[in-house]
Amino acid sequence: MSKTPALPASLKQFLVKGNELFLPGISIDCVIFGFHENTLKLLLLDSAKSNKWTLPGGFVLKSEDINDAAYRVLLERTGLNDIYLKQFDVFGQPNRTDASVHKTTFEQYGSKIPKDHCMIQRFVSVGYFALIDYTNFSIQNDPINSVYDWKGIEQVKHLPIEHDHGAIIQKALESLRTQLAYLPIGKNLLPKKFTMPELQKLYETILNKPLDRRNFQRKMLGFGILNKLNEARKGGAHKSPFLYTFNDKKYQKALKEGLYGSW
Amino acid sequence: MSKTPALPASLKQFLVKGNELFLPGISIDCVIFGFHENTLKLLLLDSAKSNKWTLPGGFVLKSEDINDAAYRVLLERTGLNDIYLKQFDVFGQPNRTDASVHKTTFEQYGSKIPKDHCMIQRFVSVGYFALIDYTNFSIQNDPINSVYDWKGIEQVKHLPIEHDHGAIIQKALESLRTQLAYLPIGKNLLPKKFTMPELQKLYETILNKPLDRRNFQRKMLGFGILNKLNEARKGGAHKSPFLYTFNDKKYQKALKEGLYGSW
DNA sequence: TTAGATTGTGTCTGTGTAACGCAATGATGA
DNA sequence: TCATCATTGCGTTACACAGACACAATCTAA
Repeated sequence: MSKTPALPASLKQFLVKGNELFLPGISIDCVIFGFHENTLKLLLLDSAKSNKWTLPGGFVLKSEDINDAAYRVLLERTGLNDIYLKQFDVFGQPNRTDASVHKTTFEQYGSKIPKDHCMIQRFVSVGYFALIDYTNFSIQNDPINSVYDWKGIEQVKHLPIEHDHGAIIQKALESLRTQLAYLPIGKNLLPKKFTMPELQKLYETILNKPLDRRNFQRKMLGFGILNKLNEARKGGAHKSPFLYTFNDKKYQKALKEGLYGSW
Repeated sequence: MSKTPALPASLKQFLVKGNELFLPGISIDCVIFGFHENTLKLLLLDSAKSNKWTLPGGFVLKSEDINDAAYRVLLERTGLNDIYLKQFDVFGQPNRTDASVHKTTFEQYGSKIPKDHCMIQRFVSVGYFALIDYTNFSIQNDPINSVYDWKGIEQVKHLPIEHDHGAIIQKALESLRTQLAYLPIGKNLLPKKFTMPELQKLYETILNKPLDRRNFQRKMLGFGILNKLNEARKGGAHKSPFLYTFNDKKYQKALKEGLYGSW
């Protein structure tokens, strides 16, 4: 896993033309959420040398909308396309990043960063969170950090995290919780077909508290955003639960008003 | 009002040392809300030459936290201190600002901007909104734009607004509305002592819909965040309403959970 | 003194939430 | 094969709260 590849094209371009191509002082960090085995998970990259985990991030082209940049960064670093992305906060502490990390990254490839390069400067980072379907996910190796892994949100607290990315993750989680009623979490974090218990577990893990099975079902059905299928999830050790899909139109409409309720 | 003052110290410093002192490519814009005569108002500055209204804004010092910068900018440009400020969004479209405006500003003072000055570059702006007590407000003249005024939020739509500040204002309003349950709007937008009808009018204007007098009172009292005083607001043409203050401790605590309810 | 508008307080009703019961299902193991 | 057992599907009851409205009390102006 820890080979020493040639300097990737994107990195080389950044090294040589960084000052010319990118906006100075601004970066983007993506907190990527997935849901698997009743756990909310984060996609983290291992910045090999420092042995710390980082968020996939990048920079903004000089004439690029910052939201477009976020989608591009996500695509370039994970291969993920057509993903739900939402800006949630800005991180602007003066010493939030450790410039030496960038040096280490480039030294991996035997390259050095020019002293006047904008990369060495302070960065204000715009945080985005992404919601993706874990089951339908396959990452192509990140061009910068070859190792990636999913980590449970509880587990993350005990991992070494690069820069202030730990704080960014916590803030992302907080935003996810407080904006829950307005976010298409079900649609984006679950597979196309899912069961009511699965949907419930998703809400329970995000809210970090148990919910009553029967009330949850009544409430969800009450929103009128689900299509009940004539199939059941076979193979479990117990009664087979029905499968559902989202009624996209009604889901979108309901989210605008917010999925009202005292979660 | 439209005298031609000498180049203010802050502007001169920015002109000469801008590239050295400030982070390039990042600016701050403040949407300042006040409440007066049953209307939600915005504090706008008149950028004299272009005859358009702008938000008070500024830049971030190279070793300054971006939140600190927001407080500093607010203080420098309005004299306001110790104000509730909250970051609400980032505006990163490539052509969101019109660089010629800056030129005009400096030409007012007979100065020119060097061609390589960071001010001419594209800016990503971080939006903050401020909540202030209109009745306890007195502004010192802004060093850059001498004319300021409060404008009702309905009125703003029909005014000429500089850059994308119109969109920023709309987004600030939207954030104010959706986060209503978590924001100390009463505490910050009203005078220390206030009546129940005044508090209700505040909520009504922010939500842009009428609320039932009796239900509103019952609900508000139910939160247990108000102290009922043994005074009444005299002088009105009708029955004197009681005065209230906030119980700060309980208010803070209640806001963390959110003032639950179907506003 | 009265009229008129506004405020303080109380009541009723429908809806939604919380809490819990019970039968049906499906794999497992005796 | 059949009993066991966790899980799912569907239902019921009690209670809190929101919405709608009634009525008395208060204050100023005419």
